[in-house]
Amino acid sequence: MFTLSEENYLKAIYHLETDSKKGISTNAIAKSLATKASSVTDMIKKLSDKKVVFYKKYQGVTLTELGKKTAANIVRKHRLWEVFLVSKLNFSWDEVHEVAEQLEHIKSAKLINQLDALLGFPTHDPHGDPIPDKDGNLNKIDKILLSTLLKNESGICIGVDDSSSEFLQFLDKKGITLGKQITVLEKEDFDDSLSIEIDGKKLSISNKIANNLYIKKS
Amino acid sequence: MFTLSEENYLKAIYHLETDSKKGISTNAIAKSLATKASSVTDMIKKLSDKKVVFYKKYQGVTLTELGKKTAANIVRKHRLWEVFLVSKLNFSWDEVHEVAEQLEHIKSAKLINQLDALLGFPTHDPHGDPIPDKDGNLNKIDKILLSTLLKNESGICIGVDDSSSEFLQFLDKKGITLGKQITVLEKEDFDDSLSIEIDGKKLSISNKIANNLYIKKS
DNA sequence: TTAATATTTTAGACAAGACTAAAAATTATT
DNA sequence: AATAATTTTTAGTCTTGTCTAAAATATTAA
Repeated sequence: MFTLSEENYLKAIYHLETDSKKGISTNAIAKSLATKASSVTDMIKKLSDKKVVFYKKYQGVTLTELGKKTAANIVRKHRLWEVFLVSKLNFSWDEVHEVAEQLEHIKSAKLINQLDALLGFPTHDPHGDPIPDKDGNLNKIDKILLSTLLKNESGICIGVDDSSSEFLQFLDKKGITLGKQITVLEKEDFDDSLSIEIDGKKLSISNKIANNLYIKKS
Repeated sequence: MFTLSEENYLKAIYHLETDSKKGISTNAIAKSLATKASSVTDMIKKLSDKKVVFYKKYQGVTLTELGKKTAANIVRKHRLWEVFLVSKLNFSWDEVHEVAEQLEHIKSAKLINQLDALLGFPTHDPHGDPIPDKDGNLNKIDKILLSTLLKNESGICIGVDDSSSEFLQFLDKKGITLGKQITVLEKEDFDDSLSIEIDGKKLSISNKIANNLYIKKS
């Protein structure tokens, strides 16, 4: 069993590992958790004792298999709760993170499995990030930007890049929400704007918008 | 803002106050939280500094209005989460407590209000306990006078209306105390007196007594 | 009204987690 | 390679919440 602090460290290291592949530096962890390098050193020792990280002085940190699984499970919980907040409790995409940061630490396997079922076993959270499965494996079906879809291709809206409330409100106004099917009717060469179909209606979308919307091909 | 520990102390005092009305002893709190009296003394000082309890050395503790509201809000969250677990996630009534103990500490007003709406604004949790409203007020409907019980109905003694010491001493002498199960065997029409069973013994009770004893139907 | 008993508070200690300042190790620069 | 700059670790301190043991206060009994 892990303390709240330990869980937050594991999650931070997990995220840092996904975009660096090398051992993670004490400083990088400190920065990502808004704490001090000395505090990180202290905690790393505890995590090492618990066999969730490999640690050698001055070398940087790597998650063990157990560590990866543990961290992925926290991320899984975080992202499932985000889906819950948006799809069941009418939270907007930019309000969910703070609350999910708390909910991710609730301990109950049954709770999470039942939540998963209630939500229809979602594969992505409202920001388009994939939800790890029970064993910590990530669904490799990558999210792509709407702007990379070709003419006549279609996909399902799974998230946003820019999650400012102006952008989200704009999407709401246009009727573009999570799970909606989008088909590209035309791509204009001169300004890279798109003509799309959503809910049977035709819409014109600027390139800026298309570069901020994540799609899962269908 | 309150720490997890502070919230648990507030909740414990809140529950103890509902069935004792007097100042709560350090020992009673320690017992209910499975901790030591000295730890309670320490925490009570902090809670007193934060204006949620009245505290005088060796006197016992009482919640302030602020303290009551804060505690009621935690209880509200606990009971709403219990309803959620049973009605949306197929938990059985005896599995919910442990998880609700964690969920009750999540901080987000919107979360709780939306959850309340999702559940259809329930008034009672799966154990039949009333859910405090947003202002911390309890629905008191389930507390009834012994005189309103019908023949062969039974309930648990939860309090008195007249709390004069003569009355309380009278009750003590008769063996009628908080928590005792009472069954109505007969109701006499001519003087509205009752024949009741308590602890396997048969007792005769005047209407005056029956009008001053609060019962929770069971 | 003392003496015995029970309760409550104080005093001192400890573990978790974090911080500052200084030392040690590594990396970069000349 | 030697020095400078950076990163990481150590050492010592602080806060929160807890504990044990002892002292202070209240309550009960003789």
